[in-house]
Amino acid sequence: MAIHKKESFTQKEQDLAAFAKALAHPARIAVLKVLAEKNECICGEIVDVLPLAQSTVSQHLKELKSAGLIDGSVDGPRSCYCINWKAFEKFNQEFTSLFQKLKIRNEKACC
Amino acid sequence: MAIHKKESFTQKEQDLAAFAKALAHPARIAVLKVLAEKNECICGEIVDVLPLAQSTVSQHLKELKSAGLIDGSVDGPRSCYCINWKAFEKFNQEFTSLFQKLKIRNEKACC
DNA sequence: TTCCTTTATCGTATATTTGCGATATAAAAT
DNA sequence: ATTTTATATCGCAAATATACGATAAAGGAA
Repeated sequence: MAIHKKESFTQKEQDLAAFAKALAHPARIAVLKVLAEKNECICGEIVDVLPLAQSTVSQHLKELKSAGLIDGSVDGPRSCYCINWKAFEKFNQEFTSLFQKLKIRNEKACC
Repeated sequence: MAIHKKESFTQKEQDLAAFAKALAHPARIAVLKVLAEKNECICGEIVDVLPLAQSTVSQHLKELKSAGLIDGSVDGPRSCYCINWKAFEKFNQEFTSLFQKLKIRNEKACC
């Protein structure tokens, strides 16, 4: 786009959008599902399950990590990943607080 | 990207990702906030509040609508929009069901 | 050390998103 | 009928995202 306009919005709006963006790809949803089921696992296990190249999975993992959705730690030549439930909780709360309470007030009418 | 891989994932994963994608921009979060506060309002009211051109806001509204997050109806020369709370509820539930219940089970350990 | 395994990063091609101005469309007002 | 108002859509330019193969890096095994 010509000029970045994202900075014009509040930090909360940007944070929420960034979180949603990390979820905005089925591959990353699938990665999170695997991590949720296995509690923790190494990159290779995820590569085995997903229909994507190793480099692509690694890239998705990187994005999830930089968004704070997952944690990762080096385990010898391997990398172990797991979901950062705290971050998830925070997102869920912010998401809910932004819309859910307004919902009750406004559920009555719609155009 | 070279080839579309999104189709390789489950419908639920794709739906959830599509929903998240609609939320994945601060401008759209801001639009939803305005709609939640005012319950319903016309395009122009949103344009007045956001730091974006009319055409850009209209495009964001279109994306939100096609994602099912908002409803819109023509009112004379105006267009009235409001949040589709039902869709929100569905997303929130799917999101929660996918991760929240696994959370309790797995909160114990992480790498 | 040399090889093997595992993962991250680079380079590249293509697709999608974002934003704006300009223009079309459509109803209301004059 | 013409003008005004409100919104949607088109066309473009630039930024991002997506995917892959190739390669680098780093630890473990031989």
